[in-house]
Amino acid sequence: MSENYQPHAIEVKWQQKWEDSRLYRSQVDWDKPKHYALTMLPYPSGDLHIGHWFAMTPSDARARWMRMKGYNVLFPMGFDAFGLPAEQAAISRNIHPWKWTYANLERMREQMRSMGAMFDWEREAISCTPEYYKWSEWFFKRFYEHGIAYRGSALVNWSETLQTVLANEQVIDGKDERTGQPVVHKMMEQWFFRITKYADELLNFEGLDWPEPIKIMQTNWIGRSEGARAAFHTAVGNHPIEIFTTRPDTLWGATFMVLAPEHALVDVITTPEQRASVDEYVKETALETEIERMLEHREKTGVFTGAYAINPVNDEKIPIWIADYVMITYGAGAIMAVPGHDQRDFEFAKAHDLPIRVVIQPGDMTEALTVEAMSAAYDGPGVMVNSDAMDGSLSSDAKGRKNPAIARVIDWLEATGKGEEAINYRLHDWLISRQRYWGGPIPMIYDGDEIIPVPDEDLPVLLPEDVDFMPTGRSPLTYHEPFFKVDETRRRETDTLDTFMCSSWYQLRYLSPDCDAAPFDAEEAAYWLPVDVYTGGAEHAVMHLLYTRFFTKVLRDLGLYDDAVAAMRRHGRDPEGAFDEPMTILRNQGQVLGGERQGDFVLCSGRAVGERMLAHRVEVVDWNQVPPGFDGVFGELAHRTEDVLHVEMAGITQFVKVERDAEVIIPDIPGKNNVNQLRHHLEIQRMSKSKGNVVNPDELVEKYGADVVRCYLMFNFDWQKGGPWNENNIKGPQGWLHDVWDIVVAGAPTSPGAADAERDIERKLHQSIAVINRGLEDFSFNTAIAEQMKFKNYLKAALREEKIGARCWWEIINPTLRLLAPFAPHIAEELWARLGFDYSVHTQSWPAYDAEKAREEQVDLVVMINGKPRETIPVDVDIAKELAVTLALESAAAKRSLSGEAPKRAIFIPGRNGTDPKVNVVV
RNA sequence: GCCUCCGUAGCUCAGGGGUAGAGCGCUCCCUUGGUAAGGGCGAGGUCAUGAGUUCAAAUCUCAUCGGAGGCUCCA
Repeated sequence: MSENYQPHAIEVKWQQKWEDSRLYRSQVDWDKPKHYALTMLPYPSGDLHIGHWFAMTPSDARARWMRMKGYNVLFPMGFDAFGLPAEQAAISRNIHPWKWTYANLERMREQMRSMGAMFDWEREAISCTPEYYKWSEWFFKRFYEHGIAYRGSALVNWSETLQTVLANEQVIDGKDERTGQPVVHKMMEQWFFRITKYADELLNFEGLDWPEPIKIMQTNWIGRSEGARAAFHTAVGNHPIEIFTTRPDTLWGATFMVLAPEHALVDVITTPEQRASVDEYVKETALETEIERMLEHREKTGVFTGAYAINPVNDEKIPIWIADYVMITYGAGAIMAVPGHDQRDFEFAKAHDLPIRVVIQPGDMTEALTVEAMSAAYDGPGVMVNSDAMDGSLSSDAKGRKNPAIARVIDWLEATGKGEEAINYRLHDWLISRQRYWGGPIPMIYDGDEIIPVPDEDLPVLLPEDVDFMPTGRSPLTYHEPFFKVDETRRRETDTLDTFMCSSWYQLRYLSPDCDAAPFDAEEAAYWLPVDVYTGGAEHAVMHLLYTRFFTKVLRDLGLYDDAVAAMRRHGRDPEGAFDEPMTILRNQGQVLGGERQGDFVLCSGRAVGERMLAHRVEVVDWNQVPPGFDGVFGELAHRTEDVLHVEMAGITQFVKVERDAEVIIPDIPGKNNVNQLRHHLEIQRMSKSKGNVVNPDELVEKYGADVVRCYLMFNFDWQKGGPWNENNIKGPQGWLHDVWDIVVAGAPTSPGAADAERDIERKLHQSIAVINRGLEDFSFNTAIAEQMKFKNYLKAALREEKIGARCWWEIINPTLRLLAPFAPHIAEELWARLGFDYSVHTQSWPAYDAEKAREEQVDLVVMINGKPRETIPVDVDIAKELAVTLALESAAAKRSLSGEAPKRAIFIPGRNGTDPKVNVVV
């Protein structure tokens, strides 16, 4: 017998050989079609985890498949290496961010090599290197010159924990998305990117093959709404209050106004009598977190300012209130309240006894809407009433100008100068400055009030290395005088760039990571762009994925792709649309979750103290092995908090407090045990160190080999969904690869083979090729591998029955290894070499699907009686309708049910793509 | 509350108007000189529930129940 499959021996060998022979070097070749496959670059946090493997290895398999199909494939990798964790490591462990980052990065790069992926490491880009961030700075300057980057004052999110401002996209439910700590609103002067200028274009996903949820999330985030803007003047003094409304047709129903408590005019317009209560309310809301404020079904609180506004459409004097249900961050931070037709305003009016007026009368109701009878605001269609000249206008369900009443009112507002059509976005400009050290410097200098960009020839502004990390929480740059002090009057910007800016263009840097004349080489860009397939997590939907689209569009409008466009033309390719979007196809992988784990079955002895037991002895035993007469607490350890055990038996939880010096016996763990070593029940949930359900890929590779781990990850999950880890299932892919190994190293059989079996295995091979192709195309890696297993099973059975001859064996094994190559690159390469084929299997062509060879010849004609299958008759694959019906009617089943009568109908269903032909006899 | 996706074998998932499928797991048998293994045989499903359309529904339609994700005082 031949030797066994020993993954480690071959994997390291081939990884070295691939590297030495530069097998994965990708270079521009205008004679070949290109394919730019990209997976989101990792942050160098320390160790590669199973999620990285899950994200990267299936993408690698697909990239390899594309390469074998004849594409010139670019599949680069790099690191998103700026960010707070490095700085926190510096503060807490006194390691410089450079050192911490580089150590992690080198470690992760080594771990990534063990994947056997086809990354072209010669194109690696690392965002924290001066060679990289020079161009992040350079882009910032170009943006500044064209008014895309600007310094402005705005209410921003300040994180006390992180001591920096954050972009809106990084704040979820009022909390920082990374640490989950609350943020506060602060008025600050910061650097912004004018992403709102691109809001409408970003809403257009034409030509993008992206997951629907991502498009929806971006659309929601941008939050476009059409309506009108109008100014309400105060009755006393001249303080116009800007409002935005999507319902200008209800302007005549405005019976009061509401300002957000943070609104700048609150202080100005409040009357002395109301001053105390207004101040009190403003103070209260300032203390509320965003979360509290956004709770549903909250009581509508608010206070009167004492001031009045004049409704511009009917000169009515209406009171101005402040209330926390109006958000300073949305629209103008002030609203006209129309309680008759807006539920929130209705609730507020009811709570504070404010007048309600009907200005839209539902047309189809027999009884007219009256304020007295209303129990809720009416927001349906109808006819405008109580609205002077606009009365009678039809207000439909439609939004914006599509609604005739709204269109008419907008026209009237514009004609009379009382207001204008307006579009409001939820999206705000992108706040890109951070009060942190470990980020790309912003290349700006302040001279008094004047802002002076650093000249291009002085880029990059280097991050100083000799900085002190003081526990003040402040960026070391703010007290590093050599850095910020340019001269006596000029001071350098000490804020740094949001790391999302660096990752907004990394797909361009891969094109030419060593280029020092430009951020990217035009010729390379012309050939490779855009990214054809982008894979990564869905959590970046409104951050990275929105930012990078914005970035691409800005670069295009600034003419930064002009050279690339010219190069495309030179090479006879159409540049139309090539630089509008960064990534054509986007797919999100799901998440590998921690598997479910049974808790230890424990026997606790001790004495009862009130409701719970105070235990002096806890023993772990085999499941349900309770000694007769045991009178303590026993059951599964469901949960543990410190030394309190939650022991569950038959759905009842009992609490056991374990004494400090109690005896803990865990048979599987030798030596003296303690309460912390008890294993509690684990639900299926995200992997995290604190939950103790993390899977270490290095250990898996050590145990099973990289190929098995790759295949397990592709096979055991629906890639786009993810799911719970179950190491037991790794035996499937392991057995498969072992079998393939055995089949190949056993060599060609000596038996002569049987023609029909050989024809059959050839047919099965081609049927499998079709399924595998579809699986890879659709990112259904699991079905592609299941199909390969299935084919292996057929082949194995045929070989065992000695029905395959030597010639057929060679004809089958060769494509089998090529089909295997993208999934398990090492074993495929090893077996390929052992059979004496030319290096490398990865540069071979992908087996072509031959429909003729895949075609079945004999099939079963299914005879159905009233839709129920009753009998099968073997027939030719392309049996004609007449013959099929005749055969069916002559079948025993048909004769039995017809018993001499004529059938009502006989319906012939020809077999197509693999299904058998059928005849349904209706009796 | 709204939007999107999803309920198929014990598990993970394919399929999808026309005979209910794969891998793993499981039962039983064989092997014990491939051995933290190998081989063989087999069992397992009212395709979430209810109604409708159809000669025929797991598949299409509607409703209900259950799950996952996203949005949510958006003026």
